[in-house]
Amino acid sequence: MMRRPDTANSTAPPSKNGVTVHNKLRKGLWSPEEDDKLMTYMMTNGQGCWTDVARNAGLQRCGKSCRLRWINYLRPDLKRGAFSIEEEELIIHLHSILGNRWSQIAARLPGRTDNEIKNFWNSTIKKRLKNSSKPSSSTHDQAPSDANKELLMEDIMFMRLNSSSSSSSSSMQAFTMNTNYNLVPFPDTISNDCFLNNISSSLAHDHAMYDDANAHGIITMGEGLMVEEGYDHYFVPPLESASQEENGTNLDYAYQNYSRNINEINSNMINLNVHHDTKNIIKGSNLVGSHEMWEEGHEKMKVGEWSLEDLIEDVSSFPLLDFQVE
DNA sequence: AAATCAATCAACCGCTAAAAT
DNA sequence: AATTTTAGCGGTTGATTGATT
Repeated sequence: MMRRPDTANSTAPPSKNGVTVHNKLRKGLWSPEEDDKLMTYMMTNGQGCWTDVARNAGLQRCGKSCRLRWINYLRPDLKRGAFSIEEEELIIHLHSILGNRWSQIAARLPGRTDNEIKNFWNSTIKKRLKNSSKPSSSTHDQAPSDANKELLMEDIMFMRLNSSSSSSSSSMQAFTMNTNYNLVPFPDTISNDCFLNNISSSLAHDHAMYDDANAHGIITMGEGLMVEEGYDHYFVPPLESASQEENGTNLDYAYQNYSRNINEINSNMINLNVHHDTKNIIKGSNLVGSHEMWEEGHEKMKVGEWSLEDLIEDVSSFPLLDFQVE
């Protein structure tokens, strides 16, 4: 399914339909070399002006293209692989309320991009909902029911509490699980130099450590990849499978591993009892802390009183939704 | 075996809003 | 205050690939 990048190397002039274009910027699929350049640049310099990134990273790309590539593919906190059932349900719920506001929906699905959610919707969900004789939740110009809003809230909380690519705020830590695994809080912004440098320096050890850990079958908090300094500790558990298809540079490989590990934490979280415990906490309306903090600035509205506008406006202020890149 | 169709999804485009100059 | 630049969004395209004829 992967399209092959332009066969020309990264310094060659761009072409479309075999016709050379007369500006010097490349378009189309990204080559592994270009990915390397962008990744390396982002890891060492962090996020800045995208036209500067394009220029300084030695890429014959416009800033817009670099931004897109980073956001949708290279970002280390991205989930990969198919959407889970939970995610799918949440997408449907959110779409019933938010409509085609893909970025708003993505903001509530940690590690997922607006683009992939949009693609997923257009290629899969839309069709499925169409076939099922219940178009109710698929039309966005319809007012959501109170029940839907309740479900939405519940799902949002659930997803957040089970998310690893989340905030480093202490409110999340309160829900850390009592297992060998710990949450891996991401810093508030991935542009943070410290964080990127830490990751960078750790990547070299990444591969070997996981192979070793997998060989032993078990890993505890004392093993695996630890990233510290400046933030809490970030623990990256072992890969569940060492099946690494395709080649790629070491950088690619390490980063893929990193992303995959993040995903594994997510699935680990779900595999534990967290799922039900968390839901019970929420259902018992005993959820304090973040939720109430959030309500403070919002005149303590009841769920049934939420409006679409509230939902949209509050994305950035919702305390459990702060994983978004600033 | 070849041609056609359909699905997927990475990347583009045009636009708007926000930020910078 | 006006203009330019940048970031971000959603719609759309089209290359690739797998399924079907």
